[in-house]
Formats: sequence, structure tokens, C-alpha cells
Amino acid sequence: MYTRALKDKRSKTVQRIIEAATNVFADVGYNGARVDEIAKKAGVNKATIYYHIGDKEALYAQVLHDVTEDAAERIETSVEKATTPTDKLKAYFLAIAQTVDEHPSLAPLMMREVASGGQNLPVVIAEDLVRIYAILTDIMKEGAASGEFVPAGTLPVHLLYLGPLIFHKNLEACWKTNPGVAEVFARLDEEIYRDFGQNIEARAADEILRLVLRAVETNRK
Amino acid sequence: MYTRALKDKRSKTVQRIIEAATNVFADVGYNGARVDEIAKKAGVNKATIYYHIGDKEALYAQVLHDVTEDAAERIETSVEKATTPTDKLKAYFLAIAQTVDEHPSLAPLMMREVASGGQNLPVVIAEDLVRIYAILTDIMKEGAASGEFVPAGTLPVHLLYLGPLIFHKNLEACWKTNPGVAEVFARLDEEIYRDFGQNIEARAADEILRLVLRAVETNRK
Amino acid sequence: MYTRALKDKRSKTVQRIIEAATNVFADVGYNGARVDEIAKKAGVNKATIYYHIGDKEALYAQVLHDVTEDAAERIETSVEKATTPTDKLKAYFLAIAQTVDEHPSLAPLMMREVASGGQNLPVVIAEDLVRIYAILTDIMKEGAASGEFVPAGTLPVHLLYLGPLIFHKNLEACWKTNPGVAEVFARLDEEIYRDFGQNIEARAADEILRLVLRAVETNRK
Amino acid sequence: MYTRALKDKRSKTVQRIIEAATNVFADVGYNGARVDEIAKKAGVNKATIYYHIGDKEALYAQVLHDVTEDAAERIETSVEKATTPTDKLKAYFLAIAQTVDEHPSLAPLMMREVASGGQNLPVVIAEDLVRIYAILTDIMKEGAASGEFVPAGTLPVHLLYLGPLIFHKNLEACWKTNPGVAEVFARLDEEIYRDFGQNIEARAADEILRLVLRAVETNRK
DNA sequence: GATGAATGAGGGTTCATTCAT
DNA sequence: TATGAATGAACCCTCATTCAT
Repeated sequence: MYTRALKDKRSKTVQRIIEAATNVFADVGYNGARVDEIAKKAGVNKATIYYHIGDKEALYAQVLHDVTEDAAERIETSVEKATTPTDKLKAYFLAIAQTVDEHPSLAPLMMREVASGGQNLPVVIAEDLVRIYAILTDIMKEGAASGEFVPAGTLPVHLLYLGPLIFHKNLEACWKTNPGVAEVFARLDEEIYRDFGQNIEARAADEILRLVLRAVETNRK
Repeated sequence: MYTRALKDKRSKTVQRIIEAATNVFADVGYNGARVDEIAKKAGVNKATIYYHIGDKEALYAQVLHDVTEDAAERIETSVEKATTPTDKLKAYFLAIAQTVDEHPSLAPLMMREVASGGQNLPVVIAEDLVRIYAILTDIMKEGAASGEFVPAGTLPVHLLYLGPLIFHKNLEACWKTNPGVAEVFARLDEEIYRDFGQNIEARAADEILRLVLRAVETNRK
Repeated sequence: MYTRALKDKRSKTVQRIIEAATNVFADVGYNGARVDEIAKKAGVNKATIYYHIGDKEALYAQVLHDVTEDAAERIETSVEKATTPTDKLKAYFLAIAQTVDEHPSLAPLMMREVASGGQNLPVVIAEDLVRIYAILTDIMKEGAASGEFVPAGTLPVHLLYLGPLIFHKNLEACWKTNPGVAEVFARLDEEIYRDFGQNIEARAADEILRLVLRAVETNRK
Repeated sequence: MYTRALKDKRSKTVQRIIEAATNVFADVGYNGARVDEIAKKAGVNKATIYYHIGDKEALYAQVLHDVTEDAAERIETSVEKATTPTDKLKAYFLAIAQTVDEHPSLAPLMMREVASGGQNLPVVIAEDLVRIYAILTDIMKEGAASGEFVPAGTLPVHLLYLGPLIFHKNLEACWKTNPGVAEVFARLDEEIYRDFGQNIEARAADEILRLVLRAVETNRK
């Protein structure tokens, strides 16, 4: 909406910087990221980043805000369209999954941020997260009131879906990146595939969603 | 057992180094950690670390291995004592929770490692993880065979518990560390406490366990 | 020629770095050289060296290349002007002597490089040396064919002049530098001076040239 | 003689240290040598070296002295057996060649020492060298007096043989060590071998000797 | 608006040397 | 006599940041 407009008004240079920074931060985290590399990937001089955006921390904040804001908007829109608590909950989770899918940088970014105790987390981002969190709080209250859901805290439920999802996303990267580890996990993959009788990567999000709904809903399938 | 004996045989110096390194890595991750600081916290010269253990990477491996090996042993022992699949699953999860509780560094360490795609993950650690993973595979197969569990992949179930647990552990740190973020989340906390009518921190692990069991068991309470 | 032009286009900073590096490498060799000292002597920050040139090895390569390239060009030009094999041979040797004279760093640099088995010798330099070597090969063939020279391998003849020349150049430095050694050699110097009836330093190159020509030429004087 | 006796009296430990040090210094020079590596190759603890011999510099002096002393003795013995100046000169050169052959470390050691202006050269060594040098001075005087030799300075003649010899010895190492350089020089080797019609390595010392004698003798073959 | 050049402040690692045992 | 442990002092290199142009 208005934030979108703001983003579109950004100059080509700034856009390229943000994009490059997003990728680099996602790949190697805040501490691992090099301003040099971001500048190179953006095709601009290092000093240009300082001119347009500011220091490394400001750049990081910008990158995080871009994606959390997007997530908040998408979730709000999705949930509004649903009617029953169950449908709203599904919409909430699916919107999260979609965001994570479309922003491959989000998963590692979040994990790292959480892992570091939010040291580099700007307040703007926290507000985005609160906005998202509030939506689920409403859904859970409504579901518990109607008897559709087991009474459960917002945070546990949120994490029950987000935790496995993010972990799984990052594990895929682990398997692809680290040859030594990949080799060791190879045996497991076979078993996993056999368990599901199909490709685990494609099914993982669905499977997690199924389990979380079983945990929350009173009505068993 | 024998690994414990090995650990106990370590010299005072090595013990102090490992301990300091564990804390520093947990606090700021691999990239953020400074060998200088680890040495200082251990009360030894920087070169002493290189003499006894090796470079930064070797030190990291040692730290990770110490805790994953411990976890693997604890889980194996716990699960062996249980009989039914449900009890075994509970034992499995509780042993994980205990390990995470006793090693406050484990949660951030794991998140960061996963977030970075296992870039710094030594193969020794991967083997520990495989060992753990194999235990759950057996439990899930047994439970599905006896009809006690819904058929479910090992990985989703593992992550369904570990994901929320680790996330929650780290979030506690976030709340305590970051003043800006803490303030924003303050409102949420109130609601959460009201939902449960008690201290969330104490209940979180239990609540997650309850939900995961609901997700997996056919006979839900 | 064109390489000269290239060198002249170098910025003041780069020129100062190369110059300082040349001196330091010549004084203490590759292993003994300290990047810090080179930076200090060049009057630039250490990082500036890395910005403009690269790591220590690249700097060394640049320094060596500068002088070997110069030598190759000078020798080629000199030899082209001569006609008979004997004159060409003299021109070849004199050009070498001139280069060694004008680049006081060359002698120690070469000895050290040869002494270390060419461990730090970049391929670019090797190519310069081959270029030089090829010239002598032609001269020797021509001289042997015309009957002016004894048949002799290129390498022995090259070394027959270069070896004593370089050794002598470095020995001068020994005498000047090391007080203990100088004292011991003092007696010898007296005898040497008496043998020649004049200053050895001034005559050394000439004397070596005379002997080498006697060794190679069929026609005795 | 008496020095030999001294050497034989050295304990096994000291012998092993000296031997290891000789090899290491020859391979990588004084600056490149690591006390750690010498200790390892000698199979003793690093501190043992300090206990028995002293610091790195003392160790270096010991190593150099061992070999120069040996050379001086060998040359004296050889030359004493010869009668004519020509035979004495040959004996002198051959004894040098033998020493260099039997102590593969000597060539690089000398080059490096000379290259560094004798910075690390202990006075004991200088005395050995003077002793050697004095022998040649006598031979040259006798030969010039008898008319067998062209009048020539001791130093030029000494270097005329030693220079090419040492250079050639080290170049062999260059060719074997550095793959990049070896490749470039490959073409030359072919030509050299063709020139001689046989293996250059085996003939090099002979060829150099032949040329030096041609340079010095009045009666050239 | 954009950049090439330059740098201060470390970062990880190495190494000759010492010392208690 | 011999050693494992420990260290201070560097060493090479990197990187976020600034500034003149």
C-alpha cells in the first residue's frame, strides 16, 4: 500500500543495494556479511551505500523491515478473507509459508536474529512482528471461544508452526551446502522419503501444517 | 560414560578454554566470536588455545561436540528405560528439553548453525545428530505399527518439538536482552500470562510437549 | 617501451610502495620482509598496499618483475646492436652487469630466490628469464658455428659470468655490513689489492668478463 | 681430526638436532626455518634444543660451522697430495665440488648467507672460509710464478668456479620444486641436453671445471 | 549522485623463547 | 637430561568507514 509506493519510489541504485544486501545477509548473517561484497553484488561503489543508506546496521534494518512489513501485510490480507477460526488459522499459516517461500532470505535472517537475542533487531521490525502476532492472538481467542480449538497460548501455537517451518527451510540449505554433513544425512533422507512415499521437500510444509492443526483442533480427523 | 571419563581427564586449562568458548560462541556466534575474548575469559594466553586445541574452527567443533555428544547419550539412556512408544516419545522429548536446559548455549548455537546452512558444522557433530535422529525414527515406526501414533515422518515430528522449544528458549533471551524490543513485546506477555493464568516461561516446554503429543497420538486427550 | 609507459602511468602511491618493497625485499628477503616496514618506508598505511597491489606474494612478484623485465629489454636492445658473436657475447654480459649495477636489489633478490629453490618465484618472472636465456642460446650457437667459440652449453656459460658477478656483488655487501667478518677478511683484501695493484671493486666485473671470454673464445690473447 | 673427535663425542640427541637443523636450514633458510619443525624432525622436544645448544642463532652457527670446517679439512688434505699448480687447482675445485655434493644443504645455505650480507654469519665460519681462501691464494701465486696460469686475483678465480657451481646446484632444486617454472624451463632443458648430447646434470660440474681451467691456464686445450 | 583512494582498528595465527617439573 | 605447557610479540591480512573529487 503506502509502504509499497515508498519502495517503488526508491532509485534504481537503492533498490539494487537493498536487494544485494538482502541476499548477502541471508547467506552469511550480519557478522559474516561484508559491505564490500554487498557493494560488488549491487554493482555500486562501497561509498555509495554509505551515501544513500548509512552504515552496516542501518542497511540491515532496512533489509529486515522490507520483508517483515511485507509479511505483515500479506498475512493481514489473507486472514481477512477467511471466516471460521480454522480457516483463519490455515490462512495465517499459509501466508507465513508463502512469505518464507518468496523471501528465501527470511528464514536464516530470523533464525540468526532470534539466536543472537535480537541484538541487531531494530524497533521498526519488532513492531511488524507484534502486528503479526496480534492477528494470531485474535484467531486463537475466537477458536477457543467457539470450541473449535483447544485453549492454547498464542506463542506456543505460533512457534509450533513457525519453528518447524523455519528449521526445515534452513536444513534444506544445510543439506545442499555442506558436503560432509550431506553425506552423513544421506541415509536418513532415504528413510524419510520411504516414510512419506514421496519427495520430502515438497511435502514438508503440508505435513507440518497437518500436524499443527491436529494439535490445535478439538475435532479429530 | 567413556566420553565422560575423557572429558574429566581434560586439564584445568583445557576445561577453562572450552567453557569460555562455549559461552562466547553461544553469545555471539561463530563469526562474532573473538579468539581474544575467549582467551581472556578463560584466563589464558591466546596462543595457549592454539597449543591445546587448534584454530577457531577446531575450537568451535570441540564446543559443539561436547554438548551434542552429551545430548545423544542422555537421550539414548532415557529412551531405553521407557517401554511403550508414547512413553519413549515423551522420554525422547524430555531428554532434549533437559539438555537444552542444562546447556544454555545449545539453543543459540544450534539456531545459528542451522541458519548458516551448517557452514561451520564439523562432521563429528553431524554424526552425533544422526545418532539422535535414529532413535526417533525407531520410536515413530514402532508407534505407527502399534496404532498409537499417526503415521508421520521422523523429521517433521522432531522439528515439531525442537523448533518451538529452541525458538522459545532464544526468545526468552531476546526479551531479556533487547530493551527496545522487550518494551514492544511487553503487551503480548501480559496477554500470554493471562491465557495461561501463570508464568509462561515455566510452562512453555510443557505446553509445547502437550501440543506435539496431541498432534502425533491417535488417542487424543 | 610499452612496459616503461605502463610503469610511468603508476600512481605516486604505487610507485612509492614498489620502491620501498624493492629495498626491503633486497635487504632481508621474502621471508624476512615485513609488510609493516614496507608500508612505513613507503609512507602509506599497510592496508593501502593490499588495496593497490595485493598480498605479500603479489607485491614480491611485482618487484621482481619490474627488474627482470627491465633486464630483458636492456639485453635485447644491446645485443641487437652488435654484429660478431664475440661482440654480442660482450654486449650480453655488459647489459647484465649494467642491470645489476643499476638495481642493487637484483643481486640479493636473485640469490635468495635461487637459494630457496624458486619457491616464491612467480611464473611471470620465469618468463622474463627464459626470454633472456634464449638470447644467449642464439649467441653461443652462432659462435660455435663460426668457430669463434668453444662448443659450450648455454647454461654453464651464462652461470660462468652471472655466478661470479652476483656472488661478488653480494660479498661487497657482506664486507660492508658484518663487522666481525669484515675484520677477518681484511687480511685477504690487502692481498687482493696487491694482486691487482688497484681497487678490486672497480675491476671485479672487468676481471670476471676477461676470464669468461678466455674460457669461451678459441682465439687466445 | 680433533674437530672430528669433538663431533663424535656429541650425544645422540645433539647429533640428531644438528642433523635435523642442517636439513631444515638448507630447505628454507634461516628466516624460513621453524624451531618447532627442527625439533620434530630431530624427534626431541623443542626445549631440548635450547637446553643443549641455545637459541636459533646458535643452532644456525653450529650447523654452518660443521660443514665449513669439514670443507676446509677436505680441501687442505686434497691439495696437499697434488704437486703441480694445475693439479692443485683441480684438486681444490674437486674438493669443493665433493663437499657441495655431500652436503646438499651447503649450496643454498651459502647463497642465502651471502645474499643477506652475512648477517647471520658467525665469526667461526668466517675463519673457516678464510682458511679455504688462503689455500687458493697460494696456488694462484705459484701458478702465476711458474707461468702455468694467467695472473688473476684469488677472489675472481674462486668465484669463477664456486659461483656457477652453487648456482647450478640450486637451479636443479628450482626445476624440481617449482612446477610452474619447471614447465617454462622445459623447452630450454631440451636444448641444453641436445647441446651436450647427454644428461646435463651429470656433466654440469665437469663442464664448469673445463671452462674455468681454460680461463686460467695459459696453455689452453 | 557517485567513486577511487586511503586508513585505523582489530582479527586469526605463528613462533622463538622460557619455566616448572 | 628432557619435556609439556604457556606466553608475548609480531605478522599477514581484513573491513567498516571516511573523504576529496
